[in-house]
Amino acid sequence: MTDRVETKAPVRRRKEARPQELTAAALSLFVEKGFAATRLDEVAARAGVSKGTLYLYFDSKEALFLAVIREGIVPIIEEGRKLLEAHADDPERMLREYLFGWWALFGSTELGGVPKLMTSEAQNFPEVAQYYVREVILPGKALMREVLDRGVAKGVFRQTNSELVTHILMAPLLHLALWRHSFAVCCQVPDMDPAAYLESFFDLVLKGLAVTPEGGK
Amino acid sequence: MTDRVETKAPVRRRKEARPQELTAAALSLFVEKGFAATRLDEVAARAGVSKGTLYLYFDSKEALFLAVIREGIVPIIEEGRKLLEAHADDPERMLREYLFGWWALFGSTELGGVPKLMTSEAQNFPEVAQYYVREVILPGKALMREVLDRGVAKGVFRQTNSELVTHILMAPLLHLALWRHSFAVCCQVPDMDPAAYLESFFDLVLKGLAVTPEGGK
DNA sequence: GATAAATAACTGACTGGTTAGTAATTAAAT
DNA sequence: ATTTAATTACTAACCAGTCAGTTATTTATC
Repeated sequence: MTDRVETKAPVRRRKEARPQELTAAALSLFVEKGFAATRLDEVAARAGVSKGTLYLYFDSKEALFLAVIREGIVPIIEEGRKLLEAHADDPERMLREYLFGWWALFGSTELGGVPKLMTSEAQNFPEVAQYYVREVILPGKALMREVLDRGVAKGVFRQTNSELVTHILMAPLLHLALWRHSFAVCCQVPDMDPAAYLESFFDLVLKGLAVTPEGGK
Repeated sequence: MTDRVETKAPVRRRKEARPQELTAAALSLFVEKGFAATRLDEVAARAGVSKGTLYLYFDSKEALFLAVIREGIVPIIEEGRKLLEAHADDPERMLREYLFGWWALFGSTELGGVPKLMTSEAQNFPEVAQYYVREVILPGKALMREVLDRGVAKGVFRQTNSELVTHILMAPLLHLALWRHSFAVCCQVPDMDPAAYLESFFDLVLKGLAVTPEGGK
């Protein structure tokens, strides 16, 4: 490096950063318009490159889809696990952290559009769907089940079919995210405050899971 | 030729039946493959006609989409309302009928794929989405709110934010339908029994909504 | 009641626009 | 000078929507 004039010229060649820039652009557009309706030209343009460049890093549109999931979501799961471990001794608190943490780390971000995306395209891209189930849905449910089981063990929650209840408890979270990325965008719906929604949900579930008062009917 | 074979010949012209046959074919395919991935040639073929015929009855692919919603779902809402009126004096029973009726009349049928469809395409077809919100989602929620309010009035359910709680209670129903039409199809997931799922959900909600025992904390 | 004319339902080849993916080419870095 | 990054121009396939023409059914005429 003899001379230093590079500050002005736009940096052109960024092999390391490109994949991340492209998956970020793809995530935005996939979430916004759906997978099928998103043109690879657009993805490239939003990342500031041409379509040809995109093909230097990803073999196909489907490969890009898979990368979006892998880069975007898989790391979040691990973060969530750590968050919960901090309250492993208090199941009620753990449940609360799950709900609000899910929203803070995932639902409220751009990633919150991924459930919509995956649900729509699962049939058309079975391999991506299987990856998503294995790496996201099952670990996420396992984490929820951990919360429930711990509550039962501590005598705070009553015994339930935890397989079914984990499914049921994930639903309002996913629904909140789906709603935001579908009808809330195009139809003027009475604005729903996520915090109030989660608070109501937490309240409902806590009472629904509470052990029946001492020997009561 | 002299011989008469007219009884054998398939009836060709069925002006009255066509739209219904076409929307039925479209529903199946839209649910199965998604709106964007469904070709109108396929829809026509499944209805036993050519693509040209489809355009005699529907102006565009979007118009067909709208017709699928209108013909398929809107009538169900009215059916649901009647079902609930039969138990207007018993809120717990009403809630139970809502959950299981929703599944029987809607979720378990082919129409159960429509929420997935609408969620995916709401952004791309705002007019269809607005119609769906107005004619399906809002009436459906109003019906649920009726159940809750009646329960509160009768002193069976505790007071809650019924706007938020209706949303929350719809979520596990929709989730069940979405699941069936996405991941359950392409990934070998441990089979989830809808009846058991609904039973668990009903149990959870009933306890979650119960008025706190006489003055208890 | 047979035949012809008119109409309604339907067909399938075609068009025009779109887009995933490729190949030829240029620019930059070492 | 060679390798790597990126662009541009291209291709091949796809599909919504059209339309000139065909077949079936109804109506009119004798």
